[in-house]
Amino acid sequence: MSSAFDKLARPVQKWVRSKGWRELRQIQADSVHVVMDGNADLIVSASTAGGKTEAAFLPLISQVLDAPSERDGFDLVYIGPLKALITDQAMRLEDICREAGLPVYPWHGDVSGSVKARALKAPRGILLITPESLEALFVRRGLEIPRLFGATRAVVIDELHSVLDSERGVQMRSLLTRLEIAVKRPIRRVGLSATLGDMNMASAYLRPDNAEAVQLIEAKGGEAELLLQLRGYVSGGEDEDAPSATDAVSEHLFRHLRGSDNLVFAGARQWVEIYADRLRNLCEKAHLPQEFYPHHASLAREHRDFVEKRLKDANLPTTAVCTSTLELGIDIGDVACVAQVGAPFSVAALRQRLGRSGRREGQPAILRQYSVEARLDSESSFVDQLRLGLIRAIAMIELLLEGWCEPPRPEALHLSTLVHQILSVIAERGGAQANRLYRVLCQEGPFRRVDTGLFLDVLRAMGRPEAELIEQSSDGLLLLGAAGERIVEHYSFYAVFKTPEEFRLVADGKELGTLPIDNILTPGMLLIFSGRRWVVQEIHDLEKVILVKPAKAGVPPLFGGDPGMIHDRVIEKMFDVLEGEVEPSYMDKISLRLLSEARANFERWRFAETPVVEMGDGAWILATRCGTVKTTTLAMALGAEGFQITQHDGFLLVESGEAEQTLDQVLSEMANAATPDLFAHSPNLIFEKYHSYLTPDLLKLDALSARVDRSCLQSLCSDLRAQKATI
DNA sequence: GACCTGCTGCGGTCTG
Repeated sequence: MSSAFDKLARPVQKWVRSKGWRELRQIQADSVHVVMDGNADLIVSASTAGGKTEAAFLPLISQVLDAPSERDGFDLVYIGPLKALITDQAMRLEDICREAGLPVYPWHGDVSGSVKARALKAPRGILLITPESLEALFVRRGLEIPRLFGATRAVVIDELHSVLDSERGVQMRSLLTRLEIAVKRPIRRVGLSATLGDMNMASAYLRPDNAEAVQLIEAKGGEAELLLQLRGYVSGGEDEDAPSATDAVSEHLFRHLRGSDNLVFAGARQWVEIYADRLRNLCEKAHLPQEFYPHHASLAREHRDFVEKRLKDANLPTTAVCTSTLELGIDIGDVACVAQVGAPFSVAALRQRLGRSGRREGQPAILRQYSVEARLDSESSFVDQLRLGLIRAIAMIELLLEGWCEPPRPEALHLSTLVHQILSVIAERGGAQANRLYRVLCQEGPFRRVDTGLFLDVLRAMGRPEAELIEQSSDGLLLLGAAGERIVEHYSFYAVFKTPEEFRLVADGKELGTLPIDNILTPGMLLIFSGRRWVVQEIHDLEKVILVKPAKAGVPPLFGGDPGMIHDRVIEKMFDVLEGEVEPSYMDKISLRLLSEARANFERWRFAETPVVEMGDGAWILATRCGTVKTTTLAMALGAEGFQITQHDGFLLVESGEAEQTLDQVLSEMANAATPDLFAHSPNLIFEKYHSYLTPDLLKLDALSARVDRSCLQSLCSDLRAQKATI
């Protein structure tokens, strides 16, 4: 045992011995030294099941035992993004703390009131809580916060990578600042994370005012060997008897995954249902027991628990066909292979998914990428001709192999979450002065890109008679207005992310899951859901319940979705692939044929020489060579001039529509700095939960900070003004 | 052109 072991408190050493560990892992030993020898903030980065939880808690618990606090309050706080993760981690920590006599309190929406009451009565030990439940403590028990957290030595933030740049991440960072302000001292922050793309950026998120001092502990080496295959399929064949591409992919999955544990990421809930249905049929036809199950957020918790339990059970071979539900979270054990059907939306997600495979010593990680492309005919669009789906899949894999992944984008204003936090701070203290709010949220908290002028505009928008979120008393104190009061009092306030309205789907008294209300359903309609086929019997609009019974056939429902955001670097890599000659060794014969078709068409359209290709009939294709933000910006600018735009990965299809000028004239003007009003066609700018309380001007600013990039327009347009080609 | 995450306090009823 190293000297790290000697530094641990006796009961903790005893626990380590009882586990039969021969020695601490490197990240654990490193973490013991950093925690026990100073007060530094810390990020521990390793794969799932890499021992991160113990790395953080063995030394932190030791400190608590060696020098118990004289103050009231939880000694250590763990913030986790999932209820299931908190339940899991609470069990592990209880095991460590039993010997030490330290209480462990899980705290989230499903934890019983009696456990919470006990924790509130005598707060000590370890509190494991979601960001939303912590928010609720601030709103409901604002004045008790100093008592509850007076003794807190450290906050451990799990799955740090998953909240770096989201509204939820901003909320959590705001709560961390408010916690330190309430107890009037800094609290050590410990981030636990899967491998991060940019550790320095992560440090800045963890402790913005002293990022250089954040200690980084990364698990080194031990990367499993990667086995990789990309298979191409062609759909829409002229021979109707031939199996469809979906059937062919399903059969290949069936043959290669049966008998082991696997994850199939199908990209969208609708596709999850389709593939789960096909795979289920293949099992039935072969008279084999069922081992393929769907898993996504609209399925009943009960069904999802069942699939997760089966994955953990080493004796039952199980393949989950899933969305990103199984990308992070509780430990489901090692899987033999990860399959990805269709291109993913980010390299970060692909890397996270792959981390679920090849975790056992000597076992390779296996990635099977499936790409389905359309059969080409004279009517085929340029998107099909350039095989953009396949090309993106290749680009993602190439970037994965290079070790790159998307960094967070720190420039966003997050005004929706700012509205939320203003309401929350006012509720916490029963009222607040504007300058105090600004200091807490924008100077010390995470909304640092918001200056005083903008902050006052947000306050004014919240105080408008049509908003009534806040009002000002005669002495200048800001209080909750009538609507603000109503919103803050409802339990739906605590989460900062939006959720759509849904129907509940019920069969024979049992809940199957939920469906977005924009599905138009009538009795008699056939559905595929939860991997099985149903017929709709009754629809109860008021109760939002749909009753179904089993059927022989069905179609998957629509689940809707948001536009994806693809990084510039991914699109650049796609153009590298289109312009290159390399035939990656991981590609099969059909995918290579599709790649060479794409390259031939790219060449034939002369995209290598010119970014603007005239199609005739007042239509052009523009190769923007940029990711979603810049491409969207150009699309908005051209839309404002009357053109009709269709957007694709790194390309725009432009049609004259009602435009009064030619495309060349417009691009030329924009290249000379004549920036049009991007919002001329009043596009929808309400994306986030509290956006609807802001004025149009504030919404534009928020969009410009995250979804639109006006500064790129001029140079983008001058690049595009190269000579046009005609085919 | 997509995915995911979360929730209080109170009053009522039931069980041992």
